[in-house]
Amino acid sequence: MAQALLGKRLVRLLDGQRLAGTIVETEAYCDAAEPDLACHGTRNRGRPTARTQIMFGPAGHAYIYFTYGMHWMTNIITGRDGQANGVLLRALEPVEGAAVMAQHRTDRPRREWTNGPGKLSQALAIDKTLNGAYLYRPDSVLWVEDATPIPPDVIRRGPRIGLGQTPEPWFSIPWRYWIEGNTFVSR
DNA sequence: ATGTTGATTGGCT
DNA sequence: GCCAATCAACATT
Repeated sequence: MAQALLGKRLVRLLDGQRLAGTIVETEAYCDAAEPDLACHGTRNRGRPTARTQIMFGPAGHAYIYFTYGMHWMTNIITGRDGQANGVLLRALEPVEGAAVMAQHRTDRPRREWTNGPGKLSQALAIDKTLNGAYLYRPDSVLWVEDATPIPPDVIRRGPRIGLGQTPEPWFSIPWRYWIEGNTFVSR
């Protein structure tokens, strides 16, 4: 799913206006086979907590969490109900709603509006009020749309970012996906 | 109850 | 490249 989401469009409806961007970088968390020690769902001995219960729920919901005292992270839950699987959205290429994104990202150049997980959440005004939201409700304010498919040969993969002292093999497993050459990829 | 850390960012050297 | 910001979640006592 992390790979399949590349090239699709994330749409945020805010005050009746569409803010949207092409998904150009993602990361996968957790695996049905064995626990992923970098995944929030494996904390608390693999049992759900107040924060992670959304991860354990059915696919198609948003998992939005707060970190470093200031940043919101946007994830899409995947996999079967009961499994803590999700995809972190790490970067978008802005497509619709430029003026509002620029406003949310105060005086920063376009290139820095959405080239990171905290940045894209801020640009699209995604915070805890969207945690648990089901993306495919008719009245949803956040969803994914199909867009022009990207050619498979531009997809690159590598280790996930910011895992700290997560042990191997999880530290190096190549579950980060991005579109080669896209200027909005975070690094 | 207390201590540590973090799926990051932005400013400074 | 280094590090402070800033606080909720989680682990430990």
